[in-house]
Amino acid sequence: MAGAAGARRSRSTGRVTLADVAQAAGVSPITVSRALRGERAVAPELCERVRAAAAALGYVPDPAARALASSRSSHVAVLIPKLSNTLFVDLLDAVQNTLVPAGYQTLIGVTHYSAAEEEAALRSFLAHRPAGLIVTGSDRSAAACALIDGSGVPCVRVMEVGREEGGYSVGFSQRDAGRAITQQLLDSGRQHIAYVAAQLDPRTLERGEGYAAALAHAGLADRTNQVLSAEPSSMALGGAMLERVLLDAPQTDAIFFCNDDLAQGALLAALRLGIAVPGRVAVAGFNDLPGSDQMLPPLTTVATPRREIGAQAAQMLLKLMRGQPVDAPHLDLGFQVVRRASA
Amino acid sequence: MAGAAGARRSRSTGRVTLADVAQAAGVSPITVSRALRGERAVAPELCERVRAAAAALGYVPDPAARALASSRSSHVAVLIPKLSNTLFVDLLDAVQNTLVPAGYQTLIGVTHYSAAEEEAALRSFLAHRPAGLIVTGSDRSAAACALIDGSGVPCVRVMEVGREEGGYSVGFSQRDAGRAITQQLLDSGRQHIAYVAAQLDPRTLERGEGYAAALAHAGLADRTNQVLSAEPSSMALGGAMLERVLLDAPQTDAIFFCNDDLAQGALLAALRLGIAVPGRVAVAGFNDLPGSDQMLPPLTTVATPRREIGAQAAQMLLKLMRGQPVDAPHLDLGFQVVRRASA
DNA sequence: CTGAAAGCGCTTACAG
DNA sequence: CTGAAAGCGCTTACAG
Repeated sequence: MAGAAGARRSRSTGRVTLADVAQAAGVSPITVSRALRGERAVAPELCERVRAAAAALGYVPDPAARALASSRSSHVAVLIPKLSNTLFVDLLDAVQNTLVPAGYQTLIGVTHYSAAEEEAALRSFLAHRPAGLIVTGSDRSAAACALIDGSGVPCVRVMEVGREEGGYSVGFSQRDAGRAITQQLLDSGRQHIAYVAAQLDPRTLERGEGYAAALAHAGLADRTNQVLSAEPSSMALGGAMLERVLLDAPQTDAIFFCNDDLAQGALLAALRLGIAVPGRVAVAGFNDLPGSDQMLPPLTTVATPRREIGAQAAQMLLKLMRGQPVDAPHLDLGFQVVRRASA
Repeated sequence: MAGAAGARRSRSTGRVTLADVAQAAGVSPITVSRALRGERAVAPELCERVRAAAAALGYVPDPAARALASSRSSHVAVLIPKLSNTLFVDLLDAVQNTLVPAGYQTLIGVTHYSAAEEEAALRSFLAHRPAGLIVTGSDRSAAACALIDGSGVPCVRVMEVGREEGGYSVGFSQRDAGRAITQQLLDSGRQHIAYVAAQLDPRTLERGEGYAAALAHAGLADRTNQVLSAEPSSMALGGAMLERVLLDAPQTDAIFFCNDDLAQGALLAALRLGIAVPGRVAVAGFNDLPGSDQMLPPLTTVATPRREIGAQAAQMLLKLMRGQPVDAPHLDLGFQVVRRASA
């Protein structure tokens, strides 16, 4: 006797449901579901009626209900090592730009370069039944790999090209890139080239291998000088490492830094200390980050296609999630040596 | 006759469910649900048994089922203008760091400083029934506000303190900060101070108001010189704007840039052009971004508490989502003028 | 090409 | 403090 009808036991959320659209269009809910998803053939005329009704009512499918019924959400989990590196933020941005218009939502997991954190993130994300997965690099614990494989969730690895590991990957050869920039230094007449790296992830190490290979190829294997620091990368650290290298190995006439932030810091430190670049020492970086072209002198570096990697990986994942064939499971997007005045 | 039992009509996903835990613990599913969520009183002994069973079975609650049943997901949508600004990435990182351990997932929406994009993002996110919302700034379309209010989803605004707008906010006074750094310039004896800004969002404009107020207070209202560009902020633009200002208004002896990237670019351009800083012109920035302390000379700027803003906003949202009282709905976290050698 | 039934895995709203 | 029933809003698996 409380008033209008339907006021008992109602858990209704007030939202427009599939059933509402079905009623308005004069068809069954399943038909609405199929028409709206474009799944299976629905008579064109019905299709039209359903779309019109959905639009008129302002129907928005409930992702939770859809996920529960289909046991697959509209989420794509993206695992990156850090948010403080422009590289990964650019990658993420590009991924989002192609996934969001396709109706997917991105879930970000930051792993801090830790295998344990990656595993934990994977475990938690997989519980959300993501439709897809994008992970950084090819190096991960066996447990993490098992988690991914066992889940059956399509996964694309980014930044490196991992043909050997199977699966799907989009990136470029870190080794070749390291080799190319070192070769550039050699070509400009440098003989005592050091490789300075921080935040020793596998990609950093691979660039070091490329560096060593270039020296070996030039018959300078005995002059290899890799200065590695496990500290996080920063401009301040770059400056400090420049000083250290020139102190420990004064004959050094060129330094290849594993990342532009280190190189930018080194350039600024050189300016402060009155060390001529490239006169006394040539400086090269990696990634072509914002600001590298503004340095004094402008920084010679390797431009990496992180945005395109993100876009292509997302595109590949889209195909996998839709069950469409992927013609090339491993995409090598290359890199570009950008010669500026610092080397 | 196909073999083992239970092979018909099964849509089972193989995952461990609440029912499995209930059976193992010898209680009803609702009791498990309550014990695990800590909702309502459950006998301590039962609670323990349930926890043990859940752990033994490796039970992970299904977020989709939970969202559908409770009409509230474990997602928090965060709307920021851009991913290319370190400021917002730091904010995001801090938000994630406090929300993820609390069991929430962050959904990122990038609005590109566009009211229309913000509205669209809001519409799409709200369909996901987020548990909470974090949005940047207090300026948004009436439609966007209506969307937020109408949804009933708890929302915290960040970066500015918006007591007037009601609701909840965490940030600092952009106006006061602009005023403080300008005062710093005045105190060091500068008389012809320009304010140079790009990417004219409301906060940038507020800083400009603070700048104007400081000049007015010093009796220099007639020397106000605001040079505004709607272009996106960048180091290169900062260099170009420095040149333009010194050309158009040669008497200028100090420039307050609305963001450190512009200021850093200006500093580098000054070095390139042989313009003495602070001798010929003092330079100040805003935000204290990475690299500002490495510049030549190091950049005087305003350190903004973006990480703490993110953390506190997340904390506040956590309370709102749990229905707990929030003692201070508007948190002013302040800022700090960092005096270095450029001004 | 269309539909009636059942179910996805939880929580709400009532009882006791 | 505990539970049996119903329901959240979709899609799957069968039929026709």
